[in-house]
Amino acid sequence: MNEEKFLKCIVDNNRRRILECLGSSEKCVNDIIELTHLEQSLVSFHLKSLKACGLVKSRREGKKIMYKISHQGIIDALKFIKELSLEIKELCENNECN
Amino acid sequence: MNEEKFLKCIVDNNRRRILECLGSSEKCVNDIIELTHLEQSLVSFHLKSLKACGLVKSRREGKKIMYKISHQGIIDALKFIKELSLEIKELCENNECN
DNA sequence: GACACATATAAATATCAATTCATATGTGCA
DNA sequence: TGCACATATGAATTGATATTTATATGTGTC
Repeated sequence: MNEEKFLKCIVDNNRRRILECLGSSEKCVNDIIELTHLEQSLVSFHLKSLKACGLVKSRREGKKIMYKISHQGIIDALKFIKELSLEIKELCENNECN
Repeated sequence: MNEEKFLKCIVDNNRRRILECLGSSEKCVNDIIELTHLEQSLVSFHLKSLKACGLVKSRREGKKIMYKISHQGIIDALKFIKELSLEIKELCENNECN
């Protein structure tokens, strides 16, 4: 049940926001907090679970801890899913989903 | 928040199993019950949510109701995700996820 | 119309995960 | 060593969703 772990990780809205933040470049926790406007402890919590699933990597740099995406495929997957769900939405709007 | 609806739908193990059943061909509820060994009411419940998200279509055929995937992309997405999570797993096993 | 089959729905319960709030840990610097 | 900054952790609460059990609805056939 590997995909399940992955899906459980990306199903959360805030975790996807964090991944998208990290999509462009490596960032420290504080950067993510400012970009997302989420509670510090909540960001930490989600980063921990993203890391446990292998979706992000981290390294210390002085006082800060830097996070980045572990695999470009993750960003691709999010894009794929975004496009697909748009297509499905259109299907439904044209009543082709009955 | 469209992708969220989609992801919430496919994050569930049993719903993914149902989608995979339907991947090869259209099936009636009873077929799905037999293939998945899930409770009848549970299958109905999940089919309803899959349909609400536009992931499956249905039509009546006599006493039976036939279900099928609404969009080939759904199967592709599941495949994509399966492969990606394998790759990520390997990353972690090689300790490239720190 | 009564019955059997196929599926859906509703209510109750169980399970699980996100959020909040308070506190702890680790690091660099005066 | 003591302080400030950066991040992590733990406990409590809340909220959402899956599952079970029982019952209802719809359809064809005799």
